[in-house]
Amino acid sequence: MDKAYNPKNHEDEIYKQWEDSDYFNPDKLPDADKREPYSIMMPPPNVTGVLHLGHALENSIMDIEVRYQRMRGKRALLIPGTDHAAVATQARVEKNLQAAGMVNPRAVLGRDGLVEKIREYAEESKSTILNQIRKMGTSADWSRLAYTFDETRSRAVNELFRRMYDDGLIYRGYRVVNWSVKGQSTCSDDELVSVERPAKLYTFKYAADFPITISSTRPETKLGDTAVAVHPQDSRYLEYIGQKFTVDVGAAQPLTITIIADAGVDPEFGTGALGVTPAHSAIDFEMYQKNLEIGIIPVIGKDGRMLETAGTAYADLTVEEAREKFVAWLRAEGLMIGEEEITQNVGTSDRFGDVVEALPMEQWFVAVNKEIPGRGKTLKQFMTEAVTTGHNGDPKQKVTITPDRFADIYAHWIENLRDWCISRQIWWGHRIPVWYRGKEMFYSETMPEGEGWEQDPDTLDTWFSSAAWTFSTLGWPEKTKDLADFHPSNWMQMGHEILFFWMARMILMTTYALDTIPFRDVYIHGILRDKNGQKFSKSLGNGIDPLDVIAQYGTDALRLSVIKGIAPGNDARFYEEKVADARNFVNKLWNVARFVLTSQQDDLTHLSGNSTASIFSQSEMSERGIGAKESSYSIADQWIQSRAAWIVQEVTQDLEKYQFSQAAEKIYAFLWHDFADWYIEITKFLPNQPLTRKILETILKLAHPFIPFVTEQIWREMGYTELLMVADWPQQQWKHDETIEQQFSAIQDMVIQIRNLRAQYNISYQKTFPMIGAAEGEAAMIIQRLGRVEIQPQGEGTMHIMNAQYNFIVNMAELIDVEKEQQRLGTEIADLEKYIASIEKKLDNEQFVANAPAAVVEQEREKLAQAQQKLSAKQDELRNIQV
RNA sequence: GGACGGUUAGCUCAGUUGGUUAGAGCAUCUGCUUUACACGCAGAGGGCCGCAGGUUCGAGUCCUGCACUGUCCACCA
Repeated sequence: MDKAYNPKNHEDEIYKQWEDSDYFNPDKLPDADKREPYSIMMPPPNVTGVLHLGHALENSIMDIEVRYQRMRGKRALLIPGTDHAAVATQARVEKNLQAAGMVNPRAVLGRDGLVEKIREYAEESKSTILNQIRKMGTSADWSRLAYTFDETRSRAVNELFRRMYDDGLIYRGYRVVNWSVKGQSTCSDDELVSVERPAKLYTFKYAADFPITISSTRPETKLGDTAVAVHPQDSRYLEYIGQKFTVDVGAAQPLTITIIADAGVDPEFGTGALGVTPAHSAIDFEMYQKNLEIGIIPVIGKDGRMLETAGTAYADLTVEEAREKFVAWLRAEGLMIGEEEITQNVGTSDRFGDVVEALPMEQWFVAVNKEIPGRGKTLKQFMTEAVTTGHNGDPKQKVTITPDRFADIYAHWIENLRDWCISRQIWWGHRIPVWYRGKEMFYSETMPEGEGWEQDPDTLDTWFSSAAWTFSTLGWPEKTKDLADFHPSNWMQMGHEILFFWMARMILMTTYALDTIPFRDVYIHGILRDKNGQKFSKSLGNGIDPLDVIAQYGTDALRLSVIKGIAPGNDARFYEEKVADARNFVNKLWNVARFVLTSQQDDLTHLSGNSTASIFSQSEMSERGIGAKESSYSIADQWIQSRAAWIVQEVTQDLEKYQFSQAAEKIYAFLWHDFADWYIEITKFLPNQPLTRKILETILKLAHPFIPFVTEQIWREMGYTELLMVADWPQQQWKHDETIEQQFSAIQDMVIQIRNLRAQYNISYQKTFPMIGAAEGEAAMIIQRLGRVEIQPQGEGTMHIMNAQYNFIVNMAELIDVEKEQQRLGTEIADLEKYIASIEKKLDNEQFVANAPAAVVEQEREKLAQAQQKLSAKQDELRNIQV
């Protein structure tokens, strides 16, 4: 074995061995039929490039869980996969093409051409990502690899669409949606990122004779107003409700403004009256739906420019130009009443970055508030039930969220959920399986019979396919064996930022299509930030490539570093020192193993034999009546057994509760501070310990899910031919014994006392234990002196130790050559006194003080103070010796 | 505006139903060529657990208020 563990020499080879063993496939595990199924579906990374540290965290957590379950004897399945990530991928590729000089890729390449380009990019990205997942040591079943856009998954998507369409849950509707001008596509509500920006709030009237004043930050949209809404109890406006006014603001047609009442209007805000623009505001559109007679006039087009309806003066202007012009007109006409600088939140497109425009258009929606035929409930109810009472009120069908506070956040979000807009005007994704011919509309995955059919040009929201992930990966809609065995899945993990995007949609889709929950437990992890607490992002340039970290520190170190020091749901920071610490731990484990494996044949008895004899004679020991009893285990053995028993229990419990960080820290402390620092050191002087190998094996098993490579390698070095990966999780073969631990703790205290004594009297190791030279030898001495004590439950053993402690320290004191020390200190003190006297004499000399430079005098004073301090320290030391 | 976090050693963070003297890693300081490991060994220093109240025999932990900070949500035109 090498002196230091070098991950590069082992990782690739070990991963290959795991893959070759086929054990990643749960069906190939030993006695697979007898095992209880356990499944995790990997959150599929987007095929938009390469993996980042967040993925490293997810992979680590996921793999810890699946490796643990596999060792627990489960038929453990981790399905790997990737996500075609519709908008994100298309946006990325278009950006790349534009950077390469293609101004408008959609126009140049056409639909098929662009889709092909994106497909090429996605395939390349996919293979990069899958390799990275392998590099992370992820024990995923590659034979079940899935992709949201592959054939099986596409079939699932189409089937879901068909069923929901037939059930009337998917409908086509004319609505105001979020439109990204830059991306030329809709965005769902939760794909918006709200950005705060300064704006001007204009207060004005449509016309001089119009009775009500309104306010807006978007005056140009007022060219499409059809109503003014006021609160139904607002006395200022009561008389106008129901009246119609005709105003000419320069639009193509004079506007007919109806005064309507709406309880949603806040009478306290602004003028208490709201200009209603049904076509360019989601709220206004809702008012319009309640008062269809007011009409709707779109004035902004998909290109972000004003339409003809806005009037000849405004048509074709950008909204900004139109606003300027309209504001100028209002001022000129004397209609402008006030202008106020405010800050407002605007929604921007997550993927394209531009401020979205509210536009009315035909889109596809999933109705969340509509009763599902034959089920008596709405999708929203299903989504709520799954995390509260359990699906259909069955507590066994309940999704448990760790940490549980996210359940409340989720429930709150569901309450405010509106119909889900699922159509996108981009080309990369599952195309909507609906065909049109004139006014005919027909559901079909392939072109229907007959002439003149055209498929809907839109594609589906990428989350539509992600929503089916837990069962599409298992072959649904076919009734596969996998589906029967592995669904609902046991566990899912995700970052809190996609709780709504993804978890909510998975619950929606699974409860609807399979009448069951998608997973039993959800573990929410925080996001990794950089050393300064900032998010990792491309624009900040603070990204860290996991592969670089692996190259430098090894995969095990990376895995350990991302999960140590984190708590479920909380963000954590990632920095190099953490990885270095983890690497050190891996190396420590390696060296402990190296010692255990190489020292077995070594005979160290001569060391302990001689040194013991020099201090304690056999007769002396029996004289004091200590250590007469024989046991096959020393107290050190009994102690390490007890510690091991405790650690097995604790780590198991922590893993059951998804306390990964705590489990890792306990293993860390046990290996390093119990096993290596004490037990191993003691065995150097009390050899023939039968336990070292067994304890090491236990540690390897406990640590394997966290640091799979180094543990597997050591396992091989130990001579095992079967893989550690499929070894049994440690059984409880020892007993946790509080009494033993207290007694051993007393020994540890004793050793520390002796160390302190030694430091105080300045005694070297050589002086105390010429044959040993290691502090832990002292502990070995004590243990040996006690003999192999039979520990009494009443604590008799403790008594022995206390006796021994007393006697031992007395013996220590006897070892000190007091006279010699006194002599040495005596001369030192005498010298110091002389030195002090000479300085004092100098300072007493008036001529010196008067004539010498001030700095020199000060220097002398300092010297004197230092010497006096030193003297008093030496005197104290001498006094202590005499005691 | 609403909701939810965070505030514990110089730094980064643990601390599971309230319970001995509040922990870890890193950093700092001291001493070690000690044949498993300097990616190491042995020690040391460093904490009004954000502030103010309350409940309790007992509070880092529970309750109330406040401050600072972060995240998410929201149709104040």
